[in-house]
Amino acid sequence: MSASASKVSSLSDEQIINRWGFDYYVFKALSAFRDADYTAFTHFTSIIENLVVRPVDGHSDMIVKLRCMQFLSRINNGDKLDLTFEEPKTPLESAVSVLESICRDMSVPPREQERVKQAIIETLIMVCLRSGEFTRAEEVLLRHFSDAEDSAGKKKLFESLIRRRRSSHSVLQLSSYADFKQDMLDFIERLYRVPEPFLLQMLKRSGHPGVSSEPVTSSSQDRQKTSAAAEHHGSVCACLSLHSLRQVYGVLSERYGVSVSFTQLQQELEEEQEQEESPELHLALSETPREQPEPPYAGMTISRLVQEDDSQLSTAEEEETQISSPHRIVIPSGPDSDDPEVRTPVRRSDTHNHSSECSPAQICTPARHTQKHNRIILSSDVEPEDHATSPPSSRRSSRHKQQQKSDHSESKCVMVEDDGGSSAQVCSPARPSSSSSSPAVRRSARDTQRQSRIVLSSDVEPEDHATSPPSSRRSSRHKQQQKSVHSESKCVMVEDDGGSSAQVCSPARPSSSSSSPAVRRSARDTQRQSRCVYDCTSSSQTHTRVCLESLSAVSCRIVLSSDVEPEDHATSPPSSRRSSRHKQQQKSDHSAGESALVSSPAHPSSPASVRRSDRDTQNQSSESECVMEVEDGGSCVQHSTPARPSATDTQRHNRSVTVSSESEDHKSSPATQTPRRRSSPSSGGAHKRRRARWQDVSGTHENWSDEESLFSATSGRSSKKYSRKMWTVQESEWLKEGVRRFGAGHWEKIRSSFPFTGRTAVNLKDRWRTMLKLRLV
DNA sequence: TTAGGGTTATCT
DNA sequence: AGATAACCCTAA
Repeated sequence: MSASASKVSSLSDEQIINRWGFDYYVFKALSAFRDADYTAFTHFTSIIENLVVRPVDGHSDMIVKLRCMQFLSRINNGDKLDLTFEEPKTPLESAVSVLESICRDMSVPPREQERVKQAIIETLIMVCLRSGEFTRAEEVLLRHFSDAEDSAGKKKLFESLIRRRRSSHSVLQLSSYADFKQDMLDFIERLYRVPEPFLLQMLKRSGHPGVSSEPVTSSSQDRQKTSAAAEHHGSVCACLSLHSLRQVYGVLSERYGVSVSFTQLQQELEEEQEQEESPELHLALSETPREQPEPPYAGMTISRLVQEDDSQLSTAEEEETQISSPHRIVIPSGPDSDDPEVRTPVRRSDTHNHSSECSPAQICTPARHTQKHNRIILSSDVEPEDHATSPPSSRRSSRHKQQQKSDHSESKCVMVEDDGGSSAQVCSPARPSSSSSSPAVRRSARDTQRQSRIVLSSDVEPEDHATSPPSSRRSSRHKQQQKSVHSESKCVMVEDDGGSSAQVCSPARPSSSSSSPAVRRSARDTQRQSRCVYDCTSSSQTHTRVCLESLSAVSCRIVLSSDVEPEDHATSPPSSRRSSRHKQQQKSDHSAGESALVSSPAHPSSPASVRRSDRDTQNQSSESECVMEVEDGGSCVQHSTPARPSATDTQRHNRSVTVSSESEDHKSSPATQTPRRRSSPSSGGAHKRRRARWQDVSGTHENWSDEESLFSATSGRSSKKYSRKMWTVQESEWLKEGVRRFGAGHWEKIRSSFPFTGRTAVNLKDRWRTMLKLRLV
């Protein structure tokens, strides 16, 4: 327990809250997908992508969720052959890879696995046929198509279509890509039912109107009760062991100036209980800190306190804890609850045997930290009446679930659950270290992430795209790019092929004035590092059902960022870096444009274009600091671009950006982070990957490289001997986290503990070696 | 599986 | 051409 406790204690507020956010957005992403609102889905996955770069309290089910998101993102973009999530693969082939990972992790029945895989392959073949990619269709057919008898007929049909170069056939028309998507979603949902996120529960509890989520665990009546009590603050319950509670009490009492000892309080409570049934006891009885200004820490902080307390338990206490049944502490802080109340538990019944290892504590924490009074309720497993807005049964079941979870997960911890029964777990990830992303990293992230970010998203779904040949699309994009290159305007114009366009004035600008060194350095933009992600979307298009042909929805995202360069940076590195920077500066000096005009074609469906043709990207990239991503229907990846304009912009390509045509270029500004970011080049084929990655050399901060983003597709494929797949910031973060948890050398273990795709243990080892070399760790 | 040296692909 | 991140090969 102590181990777990310490893990828990090491969680930062950011990790916990990010976890809540993560759960929430995963939930929302799935809902959006279910509603066929793929634009929203990509937005959510984009948020998730960004979120996981930050320190997050991760535990086992986080990986499952990430896998699901990866899978669905690939499915969502599966009809865009030019997109790639993993180098040589089409999105659907990547989906198969992810499917395999999912099946490994979750023990999916072989039949189901086979069925899903077959569905994906068939769809892929149909997508290839529809777009006239017969060679690729044949390739897929030969390589992946099931030899099972029942699919023999289809195989023949496909072979025939390929042979005859037929891209239209009743079979192809009958199958709808949208249906396929929903089928895949069904598969995911059958496999893993995402529980109602903690944040949503909190909101529900707070009585917020209009909140309804599927898994409604509590009755409306209950909810009303709850809301009345919580008054918009919501409350969370978590399992706490008695000793933990004691510790929390100690902290709180100290803070509030309560002189009554815990033991004393307990006695009072017991007496009180004897006298009346109501298990609630007001701390006020003993002494209440009513008027004391409340520290801004309610909910989360409290939970953290608990965690910390846990961590501090002595062995004896731990034993005690184990023996004693868990108690529940409810700290709803509602305005109404002026005084902290403590309820003594009625003896806890069984609660959890499971929990023995974790000695779970239930804490109800107020949603808001600003609340003034906290009420502490100690209860046995039996839930106190008030608490409970939710019927006992439901609660129990939820708890049960939690227990199950805890059993499965490695978390040792503190569980937070709301009355409604759904629960959020705040656990220290099994992995001890998960919690702590390396300080350095965090720090760096922080530094680098000061940038403000604005996201506008618009999705335009041009119908023609699908039909129009890639080449044409490409050319149009090309033109646009050229435009952008030439224009020095400060606005970024995003336009989709369909003609709709959005202009973005570089926002950043607030900081433009600020003279961060980086900024200064940055080439064209002297502006500072604010980072804006701009998405132009045709607003009206939410909830659009995307059909195969209309999948072309595009979301353009422009990221304007100015990089603040960490100082270490400057100091640190390698001369080479310095020199490169120097060059960049020079370039920047030369560059006149503060902004770039980028027109990105929405071109959704045309993948090829997406792949950023080298030239396009090159030109553009050089121009602005802004990164614009255009994604088809898809997932958006965000790239933070360092302010610095890319030095050699032309040469740099963001591979990841694949999706975004011109925008990518922008991103290219690499820079500072990795000492030299190179994207791969272009030289040869348009398809080579390019990527711009910015990593802080000093290790201070890293940004995502687009291509590797979890959910977004990236660049085109390179046909070379091996494609050089640059490491994304996220992957590097996982690696760091893995090393923290398991230690260097346990590459295979680390690899299997994070959703790496296309990385071998050796790759991890090599990357670690590189990171060490670069002092990124 | 991992460690470590060699090779390749890119970028400057 | 030099530098270097990513990748490959192989011994242990």
